[in-house]
Amino acid sequence: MIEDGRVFRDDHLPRELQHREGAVRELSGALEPAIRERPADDVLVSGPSGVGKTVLARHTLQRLQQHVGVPHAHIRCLGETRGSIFREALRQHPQGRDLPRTTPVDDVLAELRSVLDRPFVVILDEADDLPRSKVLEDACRVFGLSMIAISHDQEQWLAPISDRVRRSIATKIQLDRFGVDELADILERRADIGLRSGVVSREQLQRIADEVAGVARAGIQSLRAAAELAREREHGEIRDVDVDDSFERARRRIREANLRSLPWHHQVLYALVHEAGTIGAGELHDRYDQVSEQLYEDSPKTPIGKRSRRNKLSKLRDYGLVLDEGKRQNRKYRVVDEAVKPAIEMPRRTPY
DNA sequence: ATTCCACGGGAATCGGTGGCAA
DNA sequence: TTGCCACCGATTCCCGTGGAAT
Repeated sequence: MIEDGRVFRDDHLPRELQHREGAVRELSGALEPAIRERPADDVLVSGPSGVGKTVLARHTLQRLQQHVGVPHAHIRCLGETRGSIFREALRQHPQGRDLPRTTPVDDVLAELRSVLDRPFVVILDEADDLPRSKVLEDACRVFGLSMIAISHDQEQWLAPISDRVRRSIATKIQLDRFGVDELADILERRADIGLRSGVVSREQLQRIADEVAGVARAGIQSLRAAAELAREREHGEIRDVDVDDSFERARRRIREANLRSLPWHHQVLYALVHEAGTIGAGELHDRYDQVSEQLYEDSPKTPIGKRSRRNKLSKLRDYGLVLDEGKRQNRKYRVVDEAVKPAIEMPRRTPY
């Protein structure tokens, strides 16, 4: 059924970006100085999750690369700090190297300056909660370094940034969800390459595109899930029932990957919320205190305080794993999908 | 009206580690 | 090698805010 699984991977780069021609042109224009050894413009790419912001940046850089090599780095900023971002940029630079995390940030910037003999483009992916005013100001101090920042909300992202730095972001590109026909075109292309021919109909692709509301990542994962389900069920081709069941599997897979990427404390809190079903903040803290001693005893980590737990919980929310409803004392936490199992096992509740 | 308390921003503090001088 | 310092990043501490409970 699946002949080439690569086209369903999140990091797959299609040779041509369908229905994004305008955005590719605009971004190319902003980066174009780099092929003439001039610093490129800074760019902000915004839009909802899964509509191809990262793919746009990588694809455009790759196209530019065909003319003349433009060194670039790709950094996922979620949870990163000012220092870690510039160290990572340096690490990914062709002449760069690893610096220890105790290196003063100013030294990292100095090293970047000394290494950059030509333009260097850094994709700041998932840059929503980046310490952005600092990072951008630092970046402005490195001649030849330019940024493609990727965020969900353009206005919100720009809000805390000083006018001076804001002016350096000359290009702002807004991507929106694809139309149903547009996304169906994209899925059709993936099916042509990735699936045995004729196993999925245009109507089914439209159905997927519609169900995921034009979010390409979700559509592509659903198509893949539908193909897997068809194979498991020994259907010769994808049937409508496989499509029906594909969405849940695709969503769950994205969430499971998110959960796995988080560190230990987050796993503990997720497990607690998962165990409870729905739980108020006070009760959650009590339960944490109950289980923490046992849970952390053969871990090098120590239990964290309430304030840190709140930070972890809001990260779980950002990752689409936990919902918080209600305000203040009325707040209730619950997991988005019960079927996404926690990675760690809870000690049994102590009997009363 | 008053008290309670979770939230979340920001400052202070702590622990770990590389670099350096002795 | 050892001891100290500078620094980062993680966590805690502090506190203003505002909705809920009394």
